[in-house]
Amino acid sequence: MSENDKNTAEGTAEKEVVSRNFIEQAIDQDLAEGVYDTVHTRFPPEPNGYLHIGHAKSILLNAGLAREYGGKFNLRFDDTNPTKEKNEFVESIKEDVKWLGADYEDRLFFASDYFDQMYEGAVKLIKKGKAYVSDLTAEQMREYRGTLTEPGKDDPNRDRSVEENLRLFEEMKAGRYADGEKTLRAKIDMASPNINMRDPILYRVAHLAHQNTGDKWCIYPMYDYAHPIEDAIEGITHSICTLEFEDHRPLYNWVVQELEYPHPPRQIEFAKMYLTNVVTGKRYIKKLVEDGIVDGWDDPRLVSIAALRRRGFTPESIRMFVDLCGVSKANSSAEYSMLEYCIREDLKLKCPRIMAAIDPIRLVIDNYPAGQTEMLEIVNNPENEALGSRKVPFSGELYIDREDFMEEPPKKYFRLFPGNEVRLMGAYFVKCTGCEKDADGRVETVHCTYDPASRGGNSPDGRKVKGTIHWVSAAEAVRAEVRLYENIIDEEKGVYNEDGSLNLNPNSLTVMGECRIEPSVRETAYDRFQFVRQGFFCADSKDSRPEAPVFNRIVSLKSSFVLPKK
RNA sequence: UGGGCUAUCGCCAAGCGGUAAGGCACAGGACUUUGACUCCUGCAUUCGCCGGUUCGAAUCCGGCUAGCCCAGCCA
Repeated sequence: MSENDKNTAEGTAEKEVVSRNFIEQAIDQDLAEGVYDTVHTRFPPEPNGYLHIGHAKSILLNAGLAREYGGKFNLRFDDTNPTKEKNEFVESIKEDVKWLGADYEDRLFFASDYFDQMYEGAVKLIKKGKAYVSDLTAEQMREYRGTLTEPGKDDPNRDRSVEENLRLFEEMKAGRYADGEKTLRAKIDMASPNINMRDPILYRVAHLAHQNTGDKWCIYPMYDYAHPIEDAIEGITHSICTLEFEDHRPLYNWVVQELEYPHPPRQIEFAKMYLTNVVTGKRYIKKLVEDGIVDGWDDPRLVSIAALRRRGFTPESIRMFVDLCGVSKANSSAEYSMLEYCIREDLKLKCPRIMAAIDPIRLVIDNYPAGQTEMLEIVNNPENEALGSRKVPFSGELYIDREDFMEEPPKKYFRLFPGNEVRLMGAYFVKCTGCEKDADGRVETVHCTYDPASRGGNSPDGRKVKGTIHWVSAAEAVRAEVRLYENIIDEEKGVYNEDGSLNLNPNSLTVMGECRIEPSVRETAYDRFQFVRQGFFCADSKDSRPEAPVFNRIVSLKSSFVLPKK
């Protein structure tokens, strides 16, 4: 090892001391102080909608912590409110969590499976004098609660006897009362500056069938009461949630303490992740779907997990993105370009690089032997030899992309224009001789001559060309539809219109219906490709068929090329 | 205006009293059979503001400002 190598190795080693986020620091301390001796986390979604990129952070954070500390990770549906929950969502959430690579093994749970224990806990609280049945209506409840600046007033039923509370609660469970007629409240402090502690409701009456427990229950526990119990039952050590629950932590701790769980879990809150230029609000997406602006909740322009998957994002790229964003308590919004970086980085070496003319025009090589076709061997990924090579047909009649030819080019344009020579990637040098246009003046066909000596893309005389363009042999080309996407929102132009509606980007979807792709796209084992010079693409899982392929552009390649104004 | 939380580069984010990591983005340059990739280079004399403590402060103390969250029988 040379002196230089040593320095490099040491330098690398130093850099590998990655700083830990505040949650890891808290866990380290808990472990060091013996508060816990294992780490057990969970992702607890309510099955009331589809998961999106924001949820991915929570899922991956929790699963990642469990893996990092050699602990366990649970998936638990927090289904304590039957008015909002549907079985359809538990299926989609399970699928998304698995796709992201968060492994909950056989630990799939439902909060509703603990309803009996929650009921027993409530009875225990009543017996301890820590909970009581209230007759207050929702409106009265609000009046008694006070405001942010004024303390609340005691509930008239606050001092009911234990016996009466027990009887009333039993009757609530038995279905004796109508929805809203009675509630079970915790007896804490109506004057607390923390409104969550002003005798919060523990149970409400709701005569509704539940997706899991059917009509066994007509009383359902509230989140603040149920969640700590769910965590405690499952042996969760670190209950990680988002910032808006910070104010609920004292109540969380009250519940586990009053119920005397021997190893109470610890709640830690982190800031949600937001992404620029996307729509995550359920109401807005619902409207986009209803108005037919997007093609369902998995439209590739959306950032639900299903949409990202359909667009062609990989779980690895989402994980990279979440890691890159980090974890903190500061509200923040990551730029979309960071996500783009991650998917390009992930796909760069994985995908074969093939050629496609997305907006094709004909290129005729006038001096190429008529009727001849030759097979050229082209390497699939110059940066990854393991991907091997393929044979690509070449002939005198090709397709190239419209933007690779200009009759009157501006300065610094080094693609095809009359008199200019470029390289057809992996094939030959060609020199442009002119073009033909249709009645509207649109270029239809470009003519050129080729240099037979430049086979493979280099001229033996050593002359250089500035431009290299991609091509597809016309006779063998696969016809396909290609969908190009842009962000559905451009934050620089404003997210909302004056009437509160979304200021949508009218160019978020461009459908190119007449694309020509080299035939290897059919024979390959890969499901994602780089179309050389254009970006990364994948077949659309919903609309693509073997006889009529449809490709989504996952992300474009970066480009510093801008057509100068003439 | 009660309570809780946050504030370090355009965007994320380290930093935990010893003199501002890293990534994304951006800008130059080298290389190039992708105007890509890769590789160089540049990018906070300063940490929301004002005071104080200290030999020394982004880090400690006091005051202020700004933003986010809480008054569902939602989660």
